[in-house]
Amino acid sequence: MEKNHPQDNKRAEPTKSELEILQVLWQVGPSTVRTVNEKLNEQREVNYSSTLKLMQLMEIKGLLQRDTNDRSHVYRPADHPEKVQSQVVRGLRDLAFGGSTSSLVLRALGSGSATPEELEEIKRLIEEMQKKP
Amino acid sequence: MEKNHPQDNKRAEPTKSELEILQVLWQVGPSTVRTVNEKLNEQREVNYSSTLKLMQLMEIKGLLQRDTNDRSHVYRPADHPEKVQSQVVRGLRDLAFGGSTSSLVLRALGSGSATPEELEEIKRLIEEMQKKP
DNA sequence: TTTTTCGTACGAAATTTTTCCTAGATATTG
DNA sequence: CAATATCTAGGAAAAATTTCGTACGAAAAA
Repeated sequence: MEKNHPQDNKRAEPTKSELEILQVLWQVGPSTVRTVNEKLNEQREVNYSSTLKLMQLMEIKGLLQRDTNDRSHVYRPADHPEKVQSQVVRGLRDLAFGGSTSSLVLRALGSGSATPEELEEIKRLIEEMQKKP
Repeated sequence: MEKNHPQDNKRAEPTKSELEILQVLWQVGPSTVRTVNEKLNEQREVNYSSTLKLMQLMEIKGLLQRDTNDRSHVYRPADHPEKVQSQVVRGLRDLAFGGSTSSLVLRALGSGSATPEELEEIKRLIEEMQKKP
């Protein structure tokens, strides 16, 4: 009888709200609901209760894990940003760019305010990839 | 008394289903609901009625325009792919990459199956951007 | 100790997005 | 002409996502 709790490598992509929360946790590290909610409220008004509920659901889905030792539970992302970001970027690529990585990248660079440093960094990576394929 | 019909440069991003439809129209050009629906059904099962409704809503939102001269209306995207794609890519950048274009691009390239030709193309664009900023 | 604060749990409402059923008009086929 | 197929329109249900109210226990402050 599978309980389908943590560590379930599900296919389902995180929703927008879930990505917001993941991003906070990636940035500030493992945190309580309160901390996350405060971060979110720097951007837009969110009720504490809403954030709590969302994070609880995310834990059930396996997107987050939590430490329940203390009274206020400490949540952390179940997966590294690389993994989730790759997933969502592939999703957008297929959904809006006909599966073409390059047109996505070109659009990102064109539309985006990429700094000179960032451009250099990307160029370096490309040359890296070109060297050893 | 604003009627809020076509050509309304709305902020709202297209939903997933809406992007699916836009992509079909970008690829095959202006089409009837039937054509679009058939394309969609190559991927997954969708009822004709559902596609019709969605496209009607998109017209009202200003995402599509239509020619009602013939009995079966011919729909076309209101905006070029560049515009919409830029919009959604910015959305994802802010939502999942902390606003960083480069980390989005790095992730796309890393995770993606970019061909050598694509890599070259991207590199060329970057050098282009570096020349005249 | 009493009161107030802070936390989780749970249920459900509100909102958004997606799907589909049915009616009615018009065209197409036999 | 009669039967059948196609199309739009509209309403509404269904599903997915997001938001919030409330209960209740534990901790902290008065």
